[in-house]
Amino acid sequence: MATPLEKARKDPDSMKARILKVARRVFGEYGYHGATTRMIAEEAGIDISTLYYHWGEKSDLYQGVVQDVFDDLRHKLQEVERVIHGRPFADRMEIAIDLTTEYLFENPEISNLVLLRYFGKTRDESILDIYVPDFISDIAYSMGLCKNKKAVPKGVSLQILAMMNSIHNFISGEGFFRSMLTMEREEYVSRVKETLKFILIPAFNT
Amino acid sequence: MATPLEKARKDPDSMKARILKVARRVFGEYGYHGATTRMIAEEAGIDISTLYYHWGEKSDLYQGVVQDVFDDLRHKLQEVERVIHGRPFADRMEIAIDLTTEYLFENPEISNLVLLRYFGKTRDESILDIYVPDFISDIAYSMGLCKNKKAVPKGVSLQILAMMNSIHNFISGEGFFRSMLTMEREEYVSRVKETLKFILIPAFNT
DNA sequence: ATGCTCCTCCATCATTTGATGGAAAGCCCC
DNA sequence: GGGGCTTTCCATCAAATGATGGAGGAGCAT
Repeated sequence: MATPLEKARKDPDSMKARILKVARRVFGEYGYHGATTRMIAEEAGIDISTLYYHWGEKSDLYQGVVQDVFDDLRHKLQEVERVIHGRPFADRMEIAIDLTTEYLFENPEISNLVLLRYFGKTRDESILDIYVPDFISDIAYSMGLCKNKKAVPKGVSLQILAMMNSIHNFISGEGFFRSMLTMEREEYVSRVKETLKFILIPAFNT
Repeated sequence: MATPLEKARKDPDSMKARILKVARRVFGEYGYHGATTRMIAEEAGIDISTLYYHWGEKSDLYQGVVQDVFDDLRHKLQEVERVIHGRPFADRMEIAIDLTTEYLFENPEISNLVLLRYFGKTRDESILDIYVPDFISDIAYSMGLCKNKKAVPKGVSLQILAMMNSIHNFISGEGFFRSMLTMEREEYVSRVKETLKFILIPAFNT
Protein backbone atom coordinates (compact mmCIF):
# COMPACT_ATOMS: atom_id res chain seq x y z
CA MET A 1 0.00 0.00 0.00
CA ALA A 2 2.71 2.39 -1.03
CA THR A 3 1.27 4.94 -3.43
CA PRO A 4 -2.28 6.28 -3.30
CA LEU A 5 -2.86 4.86 -6.74
CA GLU A 6 -2.04 1.36 -5.61
CA LYS A 7 -4.41 1.75 -2.75
CA ALA A 8 -7.17 2.76 -5.10
CA ARG A 9 -6.52 -0.23 -7.28
CA LYS A 10 -6.48 -2.72 -4.46
CA ASP A 11 -10.04 -1.93 -3.55
CA PRO A 12 -11.95 -1.18 -6.73
CA ASP A 13 -15.09 -0.37 -4.75
CA SER A 14 -13.44 2.37 -2.76
CA MET A 15 -14.56 5.89 -3.41
CA LYS A 16 -11.11 6.80 -4.58
CA ALA A 17 -11.19 4.06 -7.20
CA ARG A 18 -14.68 4.99 -8.32
CA ILE A 19 -13.59 8.55 -8.87
CA LEU A 20 -10.54 7.40 -10.78
CA LYS A 21 -12.67 5.31 -13.08
CA VAL A 22 -15.00 8.16 -13.91
CA ALA A 23 -12.10 10.56 -14.26
CA ARG A 24 -10.44 8.32 -16.82
CA ARG A 25 -13.46 8.54 -19.04
CA VAL A 26 -14.14 12.25 -18.62
CA PHE A 27 -10.53 13.34 -19.02
CA GLY A 28 -10.30 11.06 -22.02
CA GLU A 29 -13.35 12.54 -23.67
CA TYR A 30 -12.79 16.21 -23.02
CA GLY A 31 -9.08 16.57 -22.34
CA TYR A 32 -7.53 18.19 -19.31
CA HIS A 33 -9.05 21.63 -19.64
CA GLY A 34 -12.27 20.42 -21.17
CA ALA A 35 -12.98 18.23 -18.16
CA THR A 36 -14.05 19.96 -14.95
CA THR A 37 -13.90 18.56 -11.46
CA ARG A 38 -17.61 19.23 -11.24
CA MET A 39 -18.32 17.07 -14.28
CA ILE A 40 -16.36 14.21 -12.78
CA ALA A 41 -17.97 14.54 -9.36
CA GLU A 42 -21.42 14.74 -10.88
CA GLU A 43 -20.94 11.64 -13.01
CA ALA A 44 -19.63 9.82 -9.97
CA GLY A 45 -22.70 10.93 -8.06
CA ILE A 46 -20.77 12.67 -5.33
CA ASP A 47 -20.12 16.16 -4.12
CA ILE A 48 -17.19 18.02 -5.59
CA SER A 49 -15.47 18.34 -2.25
CA THR A 50 -15.47 14.59 -1.77
CA LEU A 51 -13.41 14.43 -4.93
CA TYR A 52 -10.96 16.97 -3.57
CA TYR A 53 -10.83 15.14 -0.27
CA HIS A 54 -9.59 11.98 -1.98
CA TRP A 55 -7.45 13.31 -4.74
CA GLY A 56 -6.35 16.82 -3.91
CA GLU A 57 -5.71 19.12 -6.85
CA LYS A 58 -7.19 18.50 -10.27
CA SER A 59 -3.72 17.98 -11.69
CA ASP A 60 -3.04 15.27 -9.12
CA LEU A 61 -6.12 13.40 -10.20
CA TYR A 62 -5.07 13.78 -13.80
CA GLN A 63 -1.61 12.44 -13.00
CA GLY A 64 -3.26 9.47 -11.34
CA VAL A 65 -5.41 8.86 -14.37
CA VAL A 66 -2.50 8.99 -16.78
CA GLN A 67 -0.39 6.62 -14.74
CA ASP A 68 -3.31 4.25 -14.30
CA VAL A 69 -3.99 4.21 -18.01
CA PHE A 70 -0.39 3.67 -19.04
CA ASP A 71 -0.08 0.87 -16.51
CA ASP A 72 -3.15 -0.86 -17.85
CA LEU A 73 -1.88 -0.58 -21.39
CA ARG A 74 1.51 -1.96 -20.46
CA HIS A 75 -0.01 -4.93 -18.68
CA LYS A 76 -2.27 -5.71 -21.59
CA LEU A 77 0.59 -5.57 -24.04
CA GLN A 78 2.60 -7.93 -21.86
CA GLU A 79 -0.33 -10.31 -21.85
CA VAL A 80 -0.54 -10.13 -25.62
CA GLU A 81 3.14 -10.84 -25.82
CA ARG A 82 2.72 -14.02 -23.81
CA VAL A 83 -0.05 -15.19 -26.12
CA ILE A 84 1.84 -14.70 -29.36
CA HIS A 85 5.21 -15.82 -28.06
CA GLY A 86 6.79 -18.52 -30.20
CA ARG A 87 4.34 -18.42 -33.08
CA PRO A 88 5.34 -17.70 -36.67
CA PHE A 89 5.75 -14.02 -37.45
CA ALA A 90 2.75 -13.51 -39.72
CA ASP A 91 0.43 -15.02 -37.10
CA ARG A 92 1.99 -12.93 -34.36
CA MET A 93 1.17 -9.66 -36.04
CA GLU A 94 -2.36 -10.69 -36.85
CA ILE A 95 -3.15 -11.90 -33.35
CA ALA A 96 -1.48 -8.93 -31.72
CA ILE A 97 -3.52 -6.51 -33.80
CA ASP A 98 -6.75 -8.36 -33.06
CA LEU A 99 -6.20 -8.58 -29.31
CA THR A 100 -4.90 -5.06 -28.86
CA THR A 101 -7.64 -3.55 -30.98
CA GLU A 102 -10.38 -5.43 -29.17
CA TYR A 103 -9.02 -4.42 -25.79
CA LEU A 104 -8.81 -0.77 -26.72
CA PHE A 105 -12.28 -0.73 -28.23
CA GLU A 106 -13.50 -1.93 -24.85
CA ASN A 107 -11.47 0.72 -23.05
CA PRO A 108 -11.41 3.62 -25.47
CA GLU A 109 -10.44 6.12 -22.82
CA ILE A 110 -6.97 4.58 -22.90
CA SER A 111 -6.46 5.58 -26.50
CA ASN A 112 -8.04 8.94 -25.89
CA LEU A 113 -5.76 9.75 -23.03
CA VAL A 114 -2.63 8.50 -24.70
CA LEU A 115 -3.27 10.57 -27.80
CA LEU A 116 -4.37 13.70 -25.99
CA ARG A 117 -1.22 13.45 -23.94
CA TYR A 118 0.95 13.16 -27.03
CA PHE A 119 -0.68 15.95 -28.97
CA GLY A 120 -2.12 18.52 -26.59
CA LYS A 121 -0.32 20.98 -24.40
CA THR A 122 -1.60 22.06 -21.03
CA ARG A 123 -1.69 25.57 -19.64
CA ASP A 124 -0.56 24.11 -16.37
CA GLU A 125 3.22 23.78 -16.58
CA SER A 126 3.31 21.27 -13.76
CA ILE A 127 1.94 18.51 -15.97
CA LEU A 128 5.03 18.01 -18.01
CA ASP A 129 6.83 14.92 -16.86
CA ILE A 130 7.26 13.15 -20.16
CA TYR A 131 6.35 9.59 -19.38
CA VAL A 132 8.54 7.49 -21.60
CA PRO A 133 6.38 4.55 -22.55
CA ASP A 134 8.57 1.65 -21.57
CA PHE A 135 6.37 -0.75 -23.45
CA ILE A 136 7.91 0.49 -26.67
CA SER A 137 11.04 -1.49 -25.96
CA ASP A 138 8.97 -4.51 -24.96
CA ILE A 139 7.19 -4.46 -28.28
CA ALA A 140 10.38 -3.91 -30.22
CA TYR A 141 11.99 -6.89 -28.53
CA SER A 142 8.93 -9.04 -28.91
CA MET A 143 8.78 -8.28 -32.63
CA GLY A 144 12.43 -9.16 -33.02
CA LEU A 145 13.28 -5.63 -34.10
CA CYS A 146 16.03 -5.29 -31.52
CA LYS A 147 18.31 -7.59 -29.58
CA ASN A 148 18.64 -5.53 -26.44
CA LYS A 149 15.64 -4.03 -24.68
CA LYS A 150 17.83 -1.37 -23.16
CA ALA A 151 19.06 -0.06 -26.48
CA VAL A 152 16.25 0.18 -29.00
CA PRO A 153 17.38 1.96 -32.18
CA LYS A 154 15.60 5.25 -32.71
CA GLY A 155 14.27 4.20 -36.08
CA VAL A 156 12.66 1.17 -34.52
CA SER A 157 11.06 3.26 -31.77
CA LEU A 158 9.48 5.42 -34.41
CA GLN A 159 8.15 2.36 -36.21
CA ILE A 160 6.55 1.12 -33.01
CA LEU A 161 5.07 4.53 -32.35
CA ALA A 162 3.61 4.64 -35.84
CA MET A 163 2.09 1.25 -35.29
CA MET A 164 0.59 1.92 -31.87
CA ASN A 165 -0.70 5.31 -32.89
CA SER A 166 -2.43 3.92 -35.96
CA ILE A 167 -4.42 1.73 -33.66
CA HIS A 168 -5.15 4.47 -31.15
CA ASN A 169 -6.28 6.75 -33.93
CA PHE A 170 -9.05 4.45 -35.03
CA ILE A 171 -10.23 3.81 -31.48
CA SER A 172 -10.16 7.40 -30.40
CA GLY A 173 -11.57 8.72 -33.65
CA GLU A 174 -14.41 6.22 -33.73
CA GLY A 175 -17.09 8.80 -33.09
CA PHE A 176 -15.86 11.02 -35.86
CA PHE A 177 -14.91 8.42 -38.44
CA ARG A 178 -17.90 6.20 -37.95
CA SER A 179 -20.44 8.93 -38.41
CA MET A 180 -18.39 10.20 -41.33
CA LEU A 181 -18.60 6.84 -43.06
CA THR A 182 -22.00 5.92 -41.62
CA MET A 183 -21.12 2.52 -40.25
CA GLU A 184 -22.49 0.49 -37.41
CA ARG A 185 -20.13 -0.23 -34.59
CA GLU A 186 -19.63 -3.85 -35.53
CA GLU A 187 -18.74 -3.10 -39.11
CA TYR A 188 -16.40 -0.35 -38.01
CA VAL A 189 -14.52 -2.63 -35.63
CA SER A 190 -13.99 -5.35 -38.17
CA ARG A 191 -13.01 -2.95 -40.93
CA VAL A 192 -10.54 -1.23 -38.64
CA LYS A 193 -8.83 -4.52 -37.89
CA GLU A 194 -8.73 -5.27 -41.59
CA THR A 195 -7.25 -1.88 -42.41
CA LEU A 196 -4.62 -2.11 -39.70
CA LYS A 197 -3.50 -5.49 -40.98
CA PHE A 198 -3.47 -4.17 -44.53
CA ILE A 199 -1.18 -1.33 -43.53
CA LEU A 200 1.02 -2.86 -40.87
CA ILE A 201 1.70 -6.43 -41.89
CA PRO A 202 3.41 -5.80 -45.24
CA ALA A 203 5.77 -3.26 -43.69
CA PHE A 204 7.12 -5.57 -41.02
CA ASN A 205 6.86 -8.76 -43.02
CA THR A 206 10.39 -8.60 -44.37
CA MET B 1 -16.10 38.99 -50.44
CA ALA B 2 -18.83 36.65 -49.43
CA THR B 3 -17.93 35.04 -46.13
CA PRO B 4 -16.02 36.76 -43.36
CA LEU B 5 -13.32 34.13 -43.68
CA GLU B 6 -12.75 34.97 -47.31
CA LYS B 7 -12.45 38.58 -46.43
CA ALA B 8 -9.81 37.81 -43.85
CA ARG B 9 -7.84 35.79 -46.33
CA LYS B 10 -7.96 38.41 -49.03
CA ASP B 11 -6.08 40.89 -46.88
CA PRO B 12 -3.60 38.96 -44.78
CA ASP B 13 -2.52 42.14 -42.97
CA SER B 14 -5.99 42.88 -41.73
CA MET B 15 -6.60 42.62 -38.03
CA LYS B 16 -9.08 39.84 -38.60
CA ALA B 17 -6.51 37.80 -40.48
CA ARG B 18 -3.84 38.45 -37.87
CA ILE B 19 -6.13 37.19 -35.14
CA LEU B 20 -6.98 34.13 -37.20
CA LYS B 21 -3.33 33.33 -37.65
CA VAL B 22 -2.58 33.52 -33.94
CA ALA B 23 -5.75 31.63 -33.09
CA ARG B 24 -4.73 28.76 -35.35
CA ARG B 25 -1.57 28.26 -33.38
CA VAL B 26 -3.07 28.71 -29.91
CA PHE B 27 -6.10 26.52 -30.54
CA GLY B 28 -3.78 23.96 -32.10
CA GLU B 29 -1.46 23.90 -29.10
CA TYR B 30 -3.98 23.91 -26.30
CA GLY B 31 -7.23 22.69 -27.79
CA TYR B 32 -10.55 24.47 -27.63
CA HIS B 33 -10.93 24.66 -23.88
CA GLY B 34 -7.23 24.99 -23.19
CA ALA B 35 -7.03 28.11 -25.31
CA THR B 36 -8.53 31.29 -23.89
CA THR B 37 -9.56 34.37 -25.80
CA ARG B 38 -7.20 36.31 -23.57
CA MET B 39 -4.23 34.18 -24.60
CA ILE B 40 -5.01 34.74 -28.26
CA ALA B 41 -5.54 38.47 -27.84
CA GLU B 42 -2.36 38.81 -25.82
CA GLU B 43 -0.27 36.94 -28.37
CA ALA B 44 -1.73 39.08 -31.09
CA GLY B 45 -0.86 42.17 -29.08
CA ILE B 46 -4.40 43.48 -28.95
CA ASP B 47 -7.14 43.97 -26.44
CA ILE B 48 -9.53 41.13 -25.88
CA SER B 49 -12.52 43.16 -26.98
CA THR B 50 -10.91 43.84 -30.34
CA LEU B 51 -10.93 40.11 -30.84
CA TYR B 52 -14.61 39.93 -29.99
CA TYR B 53 -15.34 42.85 -32.26
CA HIS B 54 -13.94 40.99 -35.27
CA TRP B 55 -14.92 37.43 -34.54
CA GLY B 56 -17.81 37.37 -32.13
CA GLU B 57 -18.03 34.35 -29.88
CA LYS B 58 -15.08 32.14 -29.11
CA SER B 59 -16.76 29.26 -30.89
CA ASP B 60 -17.15 31.37 -34.03
CA LEU B 61 -13.45 32.07 -34.07
CA TYR B 62 -12.78 28.38 -33.57
CA GLN B 63 -15.06 27.50 -36.46
CA GLY B 64 -13.16 29.96 -38.61
CA VAL B 65 -9.87 28.41 -37.62
CA VAL B 66 -11.01 24.89 -38.40
CA GLN B 67 -12.37 25.83 -41.77
CA ASP B 68 -9.25 27.80 -42.62
CA VAL B 69 -7.02 24.91 -41.67
CA PHE B 70 -8.98 22.30 -43.59
CA ASP B 71 -9.02 24.57 -46.63
CA ASP B 72 -5.26 25.01 -46.50
CA LEU B 73 -4.75 21.30 -46.20
CA ARG B 74 -7.04 20.56 -49.11
CA HIS B 75 -5.26 23.08 -51.33
CA LYS B 76 -1.87 21.70 -50.45
CA LEU B 77 -2.96 18.16 -51.20
CA GLN B 78 -4.31 19.26 -54.56
CA GLU B 79 -0.98 20.88 -55.30
CA VAL B 80 0.82 17.67 -54.39
CA GLU B 81 -1.49 15.76 -56.66
CA ARG B 82 -0.54 17.97 -59.59
CA VAL B 83 3.15 17.37 -58.92
CA ILE B 84 2.98 13.60 -58.78
CA HIS B 85 0.42 13.18 -61.53
CA GLY B 86 1.52 10.75 -64.20
CA ARG B 87 4.63 9.44 -62.48
CA PRO B 88 5.15 5.76 -61.68
CA PHE B 89 3.43 4.60 -58.54
CA ALA B 90 6.47 4.05 -56.32
CA ASP B 91 7.72 7.57 -57.04
CA ARG B 92 4.29 9.04 -56.41
CA MET B 93 4.07 7.72 -52.87
CA GLU B 94 7.58 8.80 -52.03
CA ILE B 95 7.16 12.31 -53.35
CA ALA B 96 3.73 12.71 -51.80
CA ILE B 97 5.04 11.71 -48.40
CA ASP B 98 8.00 14.06 -48.67
CA LEU B 99 5.99 17.06 -49.79
CA THR B 100 3.11 16.58 -47.39
CA THR B 101 5.38 15.95 -44.45
CA GLU B 102 7.50 19.01 -45.15
CA TYR B 103 4.48 21.21 -45.51
CA LEU B 104 2.96 20.03 -42.25
CA PHE B 105 6.23 20.40 -40.37
CA GLU B 106 6.17 24.02 -41.47
CA ASN B 107 2.55 24.41 -40.41
CA PRO B 108 2.21 22.05 -37.47
CA GLU B 109 -0.94 23.69 -36.20
CA ILE B 110 -2.74 22.07 -39.11
CA SER B 111 -1.97 18.61 -37.82
CA ASN B 112 -2.69 19.65 -34.27
CA LEU B 113 -6.09 20.97 -35.12
CA VAL B 114 -7.06 18.10 -37.35
CA LEU B 115 -6.18 15.55 -34.70
CA LEU B 116 -7.71 17.44 -31.79
CA ARG B 117 -10.86 17.70 -33.81
CA TYR B 118 -10.93 13.99 -34.52
CA PHE B 119 -10.19 12.88 -30.98
CA GLY B 120 -11.42 15.46 -28.51
CA LYS B 121 -14.95 16.34 -27.57
CA THR B 122 -16.07 19.82 -26.64
CA ARG B 123 -18.31 20.79 -23.78
CA ASP B 124 -19.95 23.21 -26.15
CA GLU B 125 -22.52 21.23 -28.10
CA SER B 126 -22.66 23.82 -30.84
CA ILE B 127 -19.32 22.76 -32.22
CA LEU B 128 -20.45 19.53 -33.74
CA ASP B 129 -20.82 19.89 -37.44
CA ILE B 130 -18.80 16.94 -38.60
CA TYR B 131 -16.73 18.31 -41.41
CA VAL B 132 -16.32 15.48 -43.83
CA PRO B 133 -12.86 15.92 -45.26
CA ASP B 134 -13.56 15.91 -48.95
CA PHE B 135 -9.90 15.50 -49.74
CA ILE B 136 -10.17 11.86 -48.79
CA SER B 137 -11.86 11.10 -52.06
CA ASP B 138 -9.31 13.20 -53.94
CA ILE B 139 -6.48 11.17 -52.50
CA ALA B 140 -8.25 7.88 -53.12
CA TYR B 141 -8.78 8.81 -56.74
CA SER B 142 -5.27 10.12 -57.16
CA MET B 143 -3.83 6.90 -55.78
CA GLY B 144 -5.93 4.84 -58.14
CA LEU B 145 -7.79 3.23 -55.26
CA CYS B 146 -11.19 4.10 -56.66
CA LYS B 147 -12.65 4.88 -60.06
CA ASN B 148 -15.33 7.28 -58.98
CA LYS B 149 -14.65 10.18 -56.64
CA LYS B 150 -18.25 10.24 -55.58
CA ALA B 151 -18.29 6.65 -54.40
CA VAL B 152 -15.17 5.78 -52.46
CA PRO B 153 -15.41 2.34 -50.85
CA LYS B 154 -15.43 2.50 -47.07
CA GLY B 155 -12.39 0.30 -46.77
CA VAL B 156 -10.43 2.67 -48.97
CA SER B 157 -11.50 5.66 -46.92
CA LEU B 158 -10.17 3.97 -43.83
CA GLN B 159 -6.88 3.29 -45.56
CA ILE B 160 -6.54 6.94 -46.50
CA LEU B 161 -7.39 7.98 -42.97
CA ALA B 162 -4.77 5.64 -41.56
CA MET B 163 -2.23 7.13 -43.94
CA MET B 164 -3.01 10.77 -43.27
CA ASN B 165 -3.22 10.26 -39.54
CA SER B 166 0.15 8.53 -39.42
CA ILE B 167 1.64 11.68 -40.85
CA HIS B 168 -0.29 14.02 -38.57
CA ASN B 169 0.72 11.97 -35.55
CA PHE B 170 4.41 12.52 -36.10
CA ILE B 171 3.98 16.22 -36.75
CA SER B 172 1.69 16.86 -33.85
CA GLY B 173 3.59 14.63 -31.47
CA GLU B 174 6.95 16.12 -32.34
CA GLY B 175 7.41 17.77 -28.97
CA PHE B 176 6.68 14.60 -27.11
CA PHE B 177 8.41 12.08 -29.34
CA ARG B 178 11.51 14.13 -30.01
CA SER B 179 12.28 14.74 -26.39
CA MET B 180 11.46 11.13 -25.68
CA LEU B 181 14.02 9.96 -28.20
CA THR B 182 16.37 12.93 -27.72
CA MET B 183 16.71 13.95 -31.33
CA GLU B 184 17.44 17.24 -32.98
CA ARG B 185 14.73 18.60 -35.19
CA GLU B 186 16.55 17.83 -38.42
CA GLU B 187 17.17 14.21 -37.51
CA TYR B 188 13.56 13.84 -36.39
CA VAL B 189 12.19 15.17 -39.65
CA SER B 190 14.28 12.89 -41.82
CA ARG B 191 13.64 9.82 -39.68
CA VAL B 192 9.91 10.51 -39.72
CA LYS B 193 9.90 10.57 -43.51
CA GLU B 194 11.86 7.34 -43.53
CA THR B 195 9.48 5.67 -41.10
CA LEU B 196 6.40 6.77 -42.99
CA LYS B 197 7.76 5.36 -46.21
CA PHE B 198 8.72 2.16 -44.43
CA ILE B 199 5.19 1.73 -43.15
CA LEU B 200 3.08 3.07 -45.98
CA ILE B 201 4.76 2.12 -49.23
CA PRO B 202 4.72 -1.67 -48.88
CA ALA B 203 1.01 -1.71 -48.08
CA PHE B 204 -0.09 0.16 -51.18
CA ASN B 205 2.59 -1.18 -53.49
CA THR B 206 0.54 -4.06 -54.81
C1' DA C 1 -14.69 72.01 -39.32
C1' DT C 2 -18.41 68.65 -39.14
C1' DG C 3 -20.16 64.49 -39.21
C1' DC C 4 -19.68 59.77 -40.28
C1' DT C 5 -17.87 55.12 -40.06
C1' DC C 6 -14.75 51.97 -38.50
C1' DC C 7 -11.68 50.39 -35.15
C1' DT C 8 -9.41 49.96 -30.49
C1' DC C 9 -9.20 49.99 -25.69
C1' DC C 10 -10.59 50.52 -20.64
C1' DA C 11 -13.73 49.22 -17.26
C1' DT C 12 -16.88 46.13 -15.96
C1' DC C 13 -20.18 42.15 -15.56
C1' DA C 14 -21.87 37.34 -15.01
C1' DT C 15 -20.65 32.77 -15.07
C1' DT C 16 -17.64 29.06 -14.57
C1' DT C 17 -14.31 26.73 -12.22
C1' DG C 18 -10.68 25.29 -8.89
C1' DA C 19 -10.46 24.99 -4.15
C1' DT C 20 -11.47 25.13 1.09
C1' DG C 21 -13.70 25.32 5.98
C1' DG C 22 -16.67 23.53 8.86
C1' DA C 23 -20.76 21.10 10.17
C1' DA C 24 -22.98 16.79 10.08
C1' DA C 25 -23.08 11.76 9.47
C1' DG C 26 -21.26 7.38 9.73
C1' DC C 27 -18.12 4.04 11.85
C1' DC C 28 -15.10 1.58 15.00
C1' DC C 29 -13.10 0.46 19.37
C1' DC C 30 -13.38 0.52 24.10
C1' DG D 1 -22.85 5.34 25.25
C1' DG D 2 -18.83 8.12 24.32
C1' DG D 3 -14.50 9.55 22.16
C1' DG D 4 -12.10 9.73 18.14
C1' DC D 5 -11.37 8.85 13.41
C1' DT D 6 -12.90 8.94 8.65
C1' DT D 7 -15.90 10.31 5.19
C1' DT D 8 -19.45 13.21 2.96
C1' DC D 9 -21.86 17.32 1.92
C1' DC D 10 -23.38 22.39 2.09
C1' DA D 11 -21.92 26.97 1.78
C1' DT D 12 -18.70 29.83 0.22
C1' DC D 13 -14.53 32.06 -1.71
C1' DA D 14 -11.12 33.75 -5.17
C1' DA D 15 -9.51 33.56 -9.58
C1' DA D 16 -10.16 32.73 -14.38
C1' DT D 17 -12.84 33.31 -18.29
C1' DG D 18 -16.38 34.59 -21.83
C1' DA D 19 -18.58 38.59 -23.09
C1' DT D 20 -20.30 43.65 -23.51
C1' DG D 21 -21.00 48.98 -23.27
C1' DG D 22 -19.30 53.03 -24.05
C1' DA D 23 -15.60 56.45 -24.51
C1' DG D 24 -12.23 57.89 -27.45
C1' DG D 25 -9.50 58.11 -31.73
C1' DA D 26 -8.09 57.55 -36.67
C1' DG D 27 -9.34 58.23 -41.25
C1' DC D 28 -12.26 60.25 -44.75
C1' DA D 29 -15.91 62.44 -47.40
C1' DT D 30 -18.63 66.50 -47.60
